[in-house]
Amino acid sequence: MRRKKQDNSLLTEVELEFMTVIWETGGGTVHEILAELNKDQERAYTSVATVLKIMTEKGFLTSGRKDRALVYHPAIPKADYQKTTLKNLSSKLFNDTPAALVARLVDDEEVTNDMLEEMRTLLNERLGDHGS
Amino acid sequence: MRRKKQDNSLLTEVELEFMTVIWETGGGTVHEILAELNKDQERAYTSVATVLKIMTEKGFLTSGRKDRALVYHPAIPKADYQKTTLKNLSSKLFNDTPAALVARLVDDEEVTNDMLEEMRTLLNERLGDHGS
DNA sequence: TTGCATCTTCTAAAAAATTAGTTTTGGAAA
DNA sequence: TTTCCAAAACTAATTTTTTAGAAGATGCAA
Repeated sequence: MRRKKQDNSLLTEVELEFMTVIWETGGGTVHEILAELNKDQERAYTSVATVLKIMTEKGFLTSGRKDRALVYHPAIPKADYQKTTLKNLSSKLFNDTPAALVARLVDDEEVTNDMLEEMRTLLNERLGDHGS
Repeated sequence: MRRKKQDNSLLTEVELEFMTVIWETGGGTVHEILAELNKDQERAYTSVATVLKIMTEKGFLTSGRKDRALVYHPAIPKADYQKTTLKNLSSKLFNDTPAALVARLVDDEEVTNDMLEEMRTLLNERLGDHGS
């Protein structure tokens, strides 16, 4: 039987939550990560340990030892993963046209003019400041 | 025991695939949608019917009848869902700052200057064309 | 050297998502 | 009518994700 290949280039919901604190803190032992995570939601030690191991197998984390304890660190920078995610979203929901994605931000009332100005500045920096 | 509330404001992987063809085609009967979907991947009639029913319960589709057959149509425009998704992504991975998301597009080598120009044009249209 | 504390590894249950078989229903054909 | 067919509704199996207990390992203190 043909096993449905799973993706593994993207994090699951829970994995993303883990990864977020690991990017923020730079990582640490299972206990340290657990402590950080449990500010949001109670979880058992072993649950955290299991997910961390899986994430390592998937290539999102590296692991070493500090005394007897495992220490985990991000294997990829957050920016890289942001890029991967945007590429995925772009292809799945925006017809592979990233501009369409910006279009949606532009007509979202909740996005302020200040934010939009900021975006324009970013584009100007990369493109050069001359008008269209 | 406390049941882990599931989201329901976001589509699952498979649901998104369904929704994409329904947005494209405007919808139709189970058979019509099945035919369209199976261009990509073989699926049983009942599988498709089940997912469509679930999506209706979640509020993504409306359903009516054509003769005995159920006819499904999008309950929300694609643009709305794009917006929801971006808001979600922004909060989960970009610290609630949509500009950070654009920053990531800007420094992606695969995104061409033409695309970036297009984005800038969109921003200019909304903001007015004066410099920073 | 033994018993305890601590941490990992093994294992699997529980929940969510995906897929599809079986039964029921309602209308049309014979 | 009765039979037959197509489609929905019901039900359930399978897979993936999430959670966590139990068992095993390792070092340290008495």
